[in-house]
Amino acid sequence: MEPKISQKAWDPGLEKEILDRWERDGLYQFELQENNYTIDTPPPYPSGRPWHIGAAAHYSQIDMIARTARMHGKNVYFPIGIDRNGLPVELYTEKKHGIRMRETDREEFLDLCRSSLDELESEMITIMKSLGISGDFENHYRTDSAEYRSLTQATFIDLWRKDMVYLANRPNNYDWVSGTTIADAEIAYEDLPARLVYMKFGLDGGDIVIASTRPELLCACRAIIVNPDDARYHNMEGKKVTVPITGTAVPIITHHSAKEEFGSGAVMVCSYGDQNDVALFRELELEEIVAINTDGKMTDAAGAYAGLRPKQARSAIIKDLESGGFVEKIQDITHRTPVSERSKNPIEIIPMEEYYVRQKGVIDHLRESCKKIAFYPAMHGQILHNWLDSVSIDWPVSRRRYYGTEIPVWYCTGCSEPYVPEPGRYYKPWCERCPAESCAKCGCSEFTGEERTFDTWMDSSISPLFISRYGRDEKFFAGTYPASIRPQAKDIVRTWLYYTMLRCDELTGVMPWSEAWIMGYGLDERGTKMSKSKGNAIDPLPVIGRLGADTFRFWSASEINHGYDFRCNEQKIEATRKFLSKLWNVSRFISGIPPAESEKLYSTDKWILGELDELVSECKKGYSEYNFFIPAIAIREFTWNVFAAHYIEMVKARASGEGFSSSMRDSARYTLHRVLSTILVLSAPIIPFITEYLWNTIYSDTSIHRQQMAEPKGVPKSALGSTIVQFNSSVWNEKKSRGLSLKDSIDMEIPTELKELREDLSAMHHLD
RNA sequence: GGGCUCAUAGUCCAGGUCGGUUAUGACGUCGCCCUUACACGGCGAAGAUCCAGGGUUCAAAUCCCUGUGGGCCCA
Repeated sequence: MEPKISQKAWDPGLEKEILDRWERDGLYQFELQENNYTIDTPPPYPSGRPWHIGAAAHYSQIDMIARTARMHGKNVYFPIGIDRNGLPVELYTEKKHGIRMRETDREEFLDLCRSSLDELESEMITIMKSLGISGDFENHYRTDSAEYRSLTQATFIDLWRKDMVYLANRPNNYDWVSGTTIADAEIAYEDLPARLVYMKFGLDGGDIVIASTRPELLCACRAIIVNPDDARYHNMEGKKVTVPITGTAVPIITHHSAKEEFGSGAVMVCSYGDQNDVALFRELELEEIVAINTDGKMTDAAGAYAGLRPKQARSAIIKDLESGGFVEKIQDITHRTPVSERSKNPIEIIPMEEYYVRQKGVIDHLRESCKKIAFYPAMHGQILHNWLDSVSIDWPVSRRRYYGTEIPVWYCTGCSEPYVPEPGRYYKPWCERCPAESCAKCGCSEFTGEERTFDTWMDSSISPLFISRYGRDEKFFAGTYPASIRPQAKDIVRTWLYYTMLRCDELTGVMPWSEAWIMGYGLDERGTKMSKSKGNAIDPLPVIGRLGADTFRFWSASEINHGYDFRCNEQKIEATRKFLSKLWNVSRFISGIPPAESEKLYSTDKWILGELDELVSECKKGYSEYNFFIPAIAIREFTWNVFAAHYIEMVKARASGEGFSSSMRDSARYTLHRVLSTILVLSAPIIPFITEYLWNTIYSDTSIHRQQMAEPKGVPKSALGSTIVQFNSSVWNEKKSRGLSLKDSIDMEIPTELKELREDLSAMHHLD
């Protein structure tokens, strides 16, 4: 019989056709039913080319979750969103057009951002589709749409009314280059070179040496701290020292945070050099001196240095200190410097008035509630716990940027009373009239719109509410919230995962999902994190174009042990293609054999069905943990090294029927198809294209993705496996050593245990 | 400074919970082979002091301790 498949290898070009058919057939449309399975898909951020290959692997695996769930009979809701709010696009747009945000008309700037996003988004969607992502692209959402932003604003208004939001003037992390406040969660640290200056402060006619990397903050120095256990400074508490340059007198205070081994052991406390200064000012109730303003320049408090950048002021003051004889020595060191995670600018700590969402009070509650969430892998639940333990202040949510959701507040021009509108529509206070006629407090009818926007996590953190149509469609909400699973990467546990828990819990009283699936990072070939700034990111588009989505997906499954960081190597991806080729040719061979029913199974067939059942169990285990590494490895091993290498070779003759009874022939034919169809079904979530093509060609016009996942049948495993492999190997070796061709006959003794497989073995090896 | 995690052939990786013959598989290398599914293939070969040191044990890649090195995160 002619094989139904003629081409000798899998052609990735066929993926396009299959994709079109899935789209035509509406294979992945979602309608609300009973057993909904909601995926809180991470909305990717289109921040520039190329899109990360690790992200492509990430989304491929999320798709495997969706496809597995469908094959387990779940009604899968797999929304696709694009995150479009925030700083990265503003920076991208400034660079692209060579403009500065604050020197551009706001409306015009927003339009430029929007068109940048549109271009990047369309490319990103093309990649996602070509990867075979089975999400709902028809209704894809954007976090900057009026609909999404009005929900962000509505949830803010709700929190405002519940008194979960407040305005406060506090020292805050400030990125003066981008001109905005940022949250602790957005701070990164970089080791930057710094000069540690040992300065002499006057004390009792002599001096005391104090080391600091921030001498420009001398004008904001309010105290000197020393460790209470430090023998050098016993009995000095309360003494006054004279600050060089300014000549002010400040007290010595003992405090455990002063480290004896750092510098001289005595530390100056200024407003504000670092977070410890902030804590000390609060704890010791010191009066702050604002030394740096929001333009990133020294204030009048800095005296002669006013108007300089902190860096310039530092050089200038070091010079003055030196000429004044105040410097003992200067050391070049590397210093962990806090920078903005997104813009990489060093941050300053500046007191400012910002909006805060309360979070400190609910940490204990969240610590309790998150126990109900199952983490895959369990070890990554620890990242969340560590973060919960280190949250120390409320969440500043206002940002002085343009491309974000506007904070829906107006202020009375007469008495500054804030006016917060009714939820339900999208407000732009910077360019819209206040909906209120007059101020409820003073009756004044003039209002000023708030110009600030929200931290983007205010938007992202309600993704489970947006996709479940919270506040818009009660029935849909009831069926899809809480979501079933939150898949995401490891690096945004302390932001996206945490903030989502916080927000959704405050608004709905329940955790937004029952499972969290956390993936590792994509590393480059040498094992360092891939990122655009390091220039070691691999563009996934040409790789997928050349090798096809299934090859890429199988690489992702077989190379990435779930939860661990993974190395990306194009050659390894290419090598994965060989397995698809193997699967293709196994199928091609079997497609030429008519299917059959069989009453009684021959021993060889019983053996392989036992092995198959074990494979099914192994895959089931992997799929139940959302760990695609397990099925991918198991399927490859079984298909290649057991089924193809031994079983198919053994039954070739019998399946053709020559010299065998029809019952023996049919037993082989039945088994070949049983095993192949099971392999295809087991692999379908991982390699959806090739399995679909083979399934349609050999078995059915109905999509393989509508099949039920294979279940173990409890077939006992035969003990013959290793003996079979050994015997075949020994025959091959013997023929080789005698210089015989594989089709030559040979006289070899079949081991006693394998006597029952005599017919197959004789035919396979041409035994005399 | 704290946390998580990793260390197994030239490269990637399995095994580790539950200690037990010759340590899994893939890529790469080398040799032979077109055997009617596949040369994107088959068969075979070479290649590993299982990071180091100590401990527990009849027995350790596996369990315990200490250290070293990498990655990531937090302060």
